[in-house]
Amino acid sequence: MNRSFTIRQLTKEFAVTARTLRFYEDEGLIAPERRGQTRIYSARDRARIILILRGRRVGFALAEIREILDLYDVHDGGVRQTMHARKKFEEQLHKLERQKIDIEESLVELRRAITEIDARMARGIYTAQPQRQQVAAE
Amino acid sequence: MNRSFTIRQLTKEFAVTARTLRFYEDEGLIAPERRGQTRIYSARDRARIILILRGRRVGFALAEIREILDLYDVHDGGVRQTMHARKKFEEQLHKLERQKIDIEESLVELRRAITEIDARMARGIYTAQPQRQQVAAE
DNA sequence: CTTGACGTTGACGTAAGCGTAAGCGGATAA
DNA sequence: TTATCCGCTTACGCTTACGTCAACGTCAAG
Repeated sequence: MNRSFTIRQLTKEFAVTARTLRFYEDEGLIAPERRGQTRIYSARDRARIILILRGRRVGFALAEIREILDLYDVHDGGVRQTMHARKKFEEQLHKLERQKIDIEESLVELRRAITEIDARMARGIYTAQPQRQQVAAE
Repeated sequence: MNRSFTIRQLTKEFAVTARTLRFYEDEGLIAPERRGQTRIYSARDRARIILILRGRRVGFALAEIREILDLYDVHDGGVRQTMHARKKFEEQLHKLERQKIDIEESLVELRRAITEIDARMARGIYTAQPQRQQVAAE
């Protein structure tokens, strides 16, 4: 199939601006071909964009994302390169595992907060007694 | 017990600089008391710092973190305030759930990449045949 | 043929999150 | 007493990740 895409199509699909995609190109995260001046994005470019956006959502800096993307490419390099890639992958892995724990803890707290609010609203507490409370953990 | 802390103690405990803690104060995320000029951090301040740092790690902007922290405090306000808080909490909840999914997907890919590298290294692929490969999804 | 949609390249602007002096006060150790 | 911490404020600097013009080309539709 090997579809290709215009910048406009991708901005709509992923809800980003053209500026953003051009910026990613300037930063070396993608490298679409050109038909004249115009950028032509391949399926591979598109796949990279997906990874970039996901990386962003989980809090990685673009520089880190670029590094990872590059590693996927260097995948066929020498032993040193390959081992370096492996190391980097593991670093990302640990960072994400840490984040996952942070997120799960946050989720627990948020759910607790919401449940508490619901309980208060169910009774009529809010109408009268103002109550002090704590920020979790003491 | 109601322990209190100096800025130095907290910078060591959480591996942040004093500049950072003062900055959070400027931004209204914490409000330690003063003994003269000197900042005295309470257990509550400390708890807030924990939340701030966790928020940062999962990618929230300081402004968002401040909002959430404020919500914990407004917890005893009127119905409107309370419902607003509930809404915000749910928003954070969804954002985090989304992030959790992103992270889990990333973890799968990273593990796959590492496994693949190990497999290649186990055979001797790297010594000879350079191989092209793809960035996932096609 | 002009209008409008879509594309391009600069280039400057900005918000966030601190780093990094500079300069000063107070307490403590040598 | 002098030196050395610890702490404070003021303030300019820097990076990241784009936003926002400006100014221009191009091609199809009316």
